[in-house]
Amino acid sequence: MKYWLFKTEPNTFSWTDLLESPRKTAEWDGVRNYQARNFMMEMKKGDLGFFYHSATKIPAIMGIVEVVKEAYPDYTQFDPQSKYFDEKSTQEKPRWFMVDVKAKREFTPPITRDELKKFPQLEGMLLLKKGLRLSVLPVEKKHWDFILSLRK
DNA sequence: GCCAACGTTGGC
DNA sequence: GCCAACGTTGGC
Repeated sequence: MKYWLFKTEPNTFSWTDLLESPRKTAEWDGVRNYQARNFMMEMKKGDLGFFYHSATKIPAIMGIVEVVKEAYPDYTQFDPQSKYFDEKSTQEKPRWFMVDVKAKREFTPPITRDELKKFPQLEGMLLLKKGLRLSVLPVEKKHWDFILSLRK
């Protein structure tokens, strides 16, 4: 089992939006970066991930999600009306994939980026690296466990 | 709102 | 296949 981090701008899709979705489950559509896509293709049902708010006043990990459906073609790439439309992608050879995630647990309060930065245990964590723009990231088990220990 | 860091594009 | 130019991300 692996651990991940799903990054989203709350303006676009927030933790609350996820909780209000049917069965607290959402399609992680719109990823248009090859590295992030490849990570999603590695995901297995039952893998867990942090749900992270970026590009907002208080960037923070809001909670934990579970991968409930493994990678399948992101249909927004075929929809000319969608802003995620990709004219170079075909049904036969889809270029972009997505997974489904379900809310499992909420952190109260959320674990802010400022809080995370205080801990030497989290040095080297991808999320905290400057300039890292991937919307889907792997999280090392040691970092995962440490962060969980912050909210028993 | 600024700007550093990064991925992508396209000319050659 | 290199790399400059460009657009975007995202912390601050």
